[in-house]
Amino acid sequence: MGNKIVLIDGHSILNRAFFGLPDLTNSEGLHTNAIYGFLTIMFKILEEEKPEYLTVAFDVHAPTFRHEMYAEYKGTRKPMAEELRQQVPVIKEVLAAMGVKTIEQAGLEADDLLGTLSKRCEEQGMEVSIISGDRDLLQLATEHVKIRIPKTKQGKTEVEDYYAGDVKERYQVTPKEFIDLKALMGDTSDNIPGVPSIGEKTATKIIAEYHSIEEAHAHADELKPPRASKALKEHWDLAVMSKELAAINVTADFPYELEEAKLGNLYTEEAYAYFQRLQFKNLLSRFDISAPANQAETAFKEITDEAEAKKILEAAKGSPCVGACIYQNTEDVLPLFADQAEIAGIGLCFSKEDIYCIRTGNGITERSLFEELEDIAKTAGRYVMFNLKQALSHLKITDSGKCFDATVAAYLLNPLKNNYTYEDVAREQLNIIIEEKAEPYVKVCYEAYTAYASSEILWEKLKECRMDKLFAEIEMPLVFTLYDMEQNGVKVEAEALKYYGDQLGAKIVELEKEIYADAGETFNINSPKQLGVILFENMKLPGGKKTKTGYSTAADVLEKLAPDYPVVAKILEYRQYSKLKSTYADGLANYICEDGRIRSKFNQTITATGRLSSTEPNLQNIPVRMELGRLIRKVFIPEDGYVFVDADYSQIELRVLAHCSGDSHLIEAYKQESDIHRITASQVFHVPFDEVTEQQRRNAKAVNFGIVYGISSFGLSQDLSITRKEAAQYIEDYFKTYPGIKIFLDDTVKHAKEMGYVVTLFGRRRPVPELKSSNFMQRSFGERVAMNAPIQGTAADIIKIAMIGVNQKLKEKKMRSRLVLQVHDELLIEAYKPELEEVQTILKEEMERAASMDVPLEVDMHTGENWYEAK
DNA sequence: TATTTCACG
DNA sequence: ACGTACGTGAAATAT
Repeated sequence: MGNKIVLIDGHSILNRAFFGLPDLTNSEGLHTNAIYGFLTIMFKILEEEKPEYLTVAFDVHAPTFRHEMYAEYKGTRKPMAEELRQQVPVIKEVLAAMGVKTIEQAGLEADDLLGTLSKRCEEQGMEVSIISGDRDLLQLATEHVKIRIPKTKQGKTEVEDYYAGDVKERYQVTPKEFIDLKALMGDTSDNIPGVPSIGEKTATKIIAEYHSIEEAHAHADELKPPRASKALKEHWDLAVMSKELAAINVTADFPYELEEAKLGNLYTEEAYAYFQRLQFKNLLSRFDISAPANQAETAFKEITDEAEAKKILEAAKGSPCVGACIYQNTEDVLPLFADQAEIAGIGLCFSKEDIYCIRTGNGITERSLFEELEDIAKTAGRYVMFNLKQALSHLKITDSGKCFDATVAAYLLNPLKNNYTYEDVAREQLNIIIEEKAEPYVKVCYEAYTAYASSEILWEKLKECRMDKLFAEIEMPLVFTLYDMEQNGVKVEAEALKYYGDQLGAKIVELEKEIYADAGETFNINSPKQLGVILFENMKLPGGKKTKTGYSTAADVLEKLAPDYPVVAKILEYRQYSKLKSTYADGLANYICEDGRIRSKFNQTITATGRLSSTEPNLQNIPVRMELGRLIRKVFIPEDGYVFVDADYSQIELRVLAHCSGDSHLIEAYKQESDIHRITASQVFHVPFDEVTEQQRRNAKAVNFGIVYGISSFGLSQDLSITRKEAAQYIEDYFKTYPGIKIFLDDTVKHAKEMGYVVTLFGRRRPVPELKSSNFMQRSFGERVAMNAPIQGTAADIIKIAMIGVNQKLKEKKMRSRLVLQVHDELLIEAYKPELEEVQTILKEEMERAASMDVPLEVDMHTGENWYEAK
């Protein structure tokens, strides 16, 4: 007696959460905002109410939704957004995992389930709380049944509570009368017609006085606005039907065992796994349980004895598959110096029973462990690690043949994720959840075990996706190439860099003064917010708002103002200097090593398309387009006795496109002429090649870029400052000239929509989940991605092949020249002067033969005493 | 931590 | 009626 039950209107709360929260997705690309919001609301309610029972009701079929936002759409029901639809089965699974009772019944709506349950429970003397976003349910309120309507406002959820008395107070009618109210006024979102010409105001007045439509009908002649009187008499049948529709069935017949709804421990191991997968990090803290122990864990052993270690390392040799990792003690080490953390041991796994963490100390030296690992890598059938490239600084392994980098494999299988840690792979491939707080040796064992146990699964999946060749012949050898390139680094003249920075600094101070004088006050020019206020409010310059936080002060906006306002021109100049100083002059200086070289990281598992990325520092975005910035390239120099050789592919992406599309017209054109933009202009605008104007060439160039980016008339019009109509005409003319391109792009998007991914010439895949989005913008983005990714990705594949080839040749011939940088379509080699000619031959050959296509690959090459000269 | 801006291909 | 070109990373400011 006096027990309490909470009943939740499942779809209604999910829907509220979905529209109330920004779009969230987990690393698998699953949308999670509705699930997250639902759980947050549920937890909040449960904490407030502390009920003994809980049940969530769902409609069986939820193909449509009646949310206010959609309902405004002429009362028609729109299909549920894909992003929400996919979350429905997941929340049911999560609730099941938490032991929460859910009900759904064919032929009954959730309303009816909730109504009937609330009545049954109340009759048993229980207190009932119904949680819903839907005001229809107010008719169910009594003295013991409370309707709770959560509102998500700016991330916080507030709940409106209604007992019977509160409904009366708020709507001037009792809950029971609420049905009659609706019968009169109707509800477009629920397809309840109501009585025409009676709205909320009139309906409320009538029901407040007569308490039911029947009573009102009996006194129809007396009704106040004559209009209502007439309407009710004329449309009495509609009113009666509406009342039937509006009334929630509270005597439905369906099985329900109250005991099944009893609340137990929500925070189960199973739920924990779901929360981890959904990446609800702050909800995970609610679990005080530890992750479930895995079978594998029973075999984990920490080895500190030298003799025992020897035996194990010996036993590992010749195993068909070995998983390994290096155990670095990162405790007490600042994150910045994480690479220098002391080596505390290794992890090793070569069967389901042989999973070890071998510690250094007690006669076990770092060196001996690494030498043993090198032997193991040589003799094993397959040698698996995560982040192999990092390990190579400790292990002298040169043959990629047997190596398997599980990080790279996981990346190929889904290049859209942010992380490819062993924890991720364990969870996704092995269904193992690794406890965050596990002891270090346990984690080390897990990493080795995951490497061991996942490699076969990853390999099978790679084969299934036809990426096995890409993995074995491009990505794995590339690991070693990138390692070499990182080790090589590039020499930078520190003093010259310092001087450059000082020069910039002087200019910045000067400009700063002038800008303050023009503005009449001092402020932070680097703050877009402050700058926006100064320019557009204080100084009242034209050119209104843009971003969500205020005025846009981006270069394209300011450039339009610069001719008329000298301050703006100065600000643009200031920006340029300030960028060069902070990011390049000062930024790069921090990365110069003792030997005068900068060793950037080349990341292999970052981009969605297959390109590399460069960090700490980024050497792939060193200025080149503007002379002022380009000068910085003069500080990048070869060592004494060496010169730079810089080689870049000419228009590789357009050539890839010509080849992939098979458009004979374009292929022929590119075979004959290497000024691609000019020949495009000539053919599209029907002008002889030699008579193409600069303007025509510029336009053709923009169209070519547009084609590679996934053309849209809007984008092109922006780029060329022309109308959309004109841009559309250009595109049409282009496609008319090269019909094969149009067919190819259309086919690519079609394939992407059917399969969910696109593929490069070498089999690399990129999933395009945006194509399934219900949002037009997202979908359009997906279409552009589908067109761009195969082109950009194929170009990335090609230069990777070239890099491997070049590096191998240089090493094979025991040359001193070395590969130092890759910038997407460009390779920089520090060539030993006596080897210069050979290097040039190798570079050109390897780059040109990296792929054989219907359009030849052309390479431009320059040498110089610094990067500025060589480019 | 998110936003804005800007450097590169 | 929507509001964008594709792919990155770093620095600075605002929150």
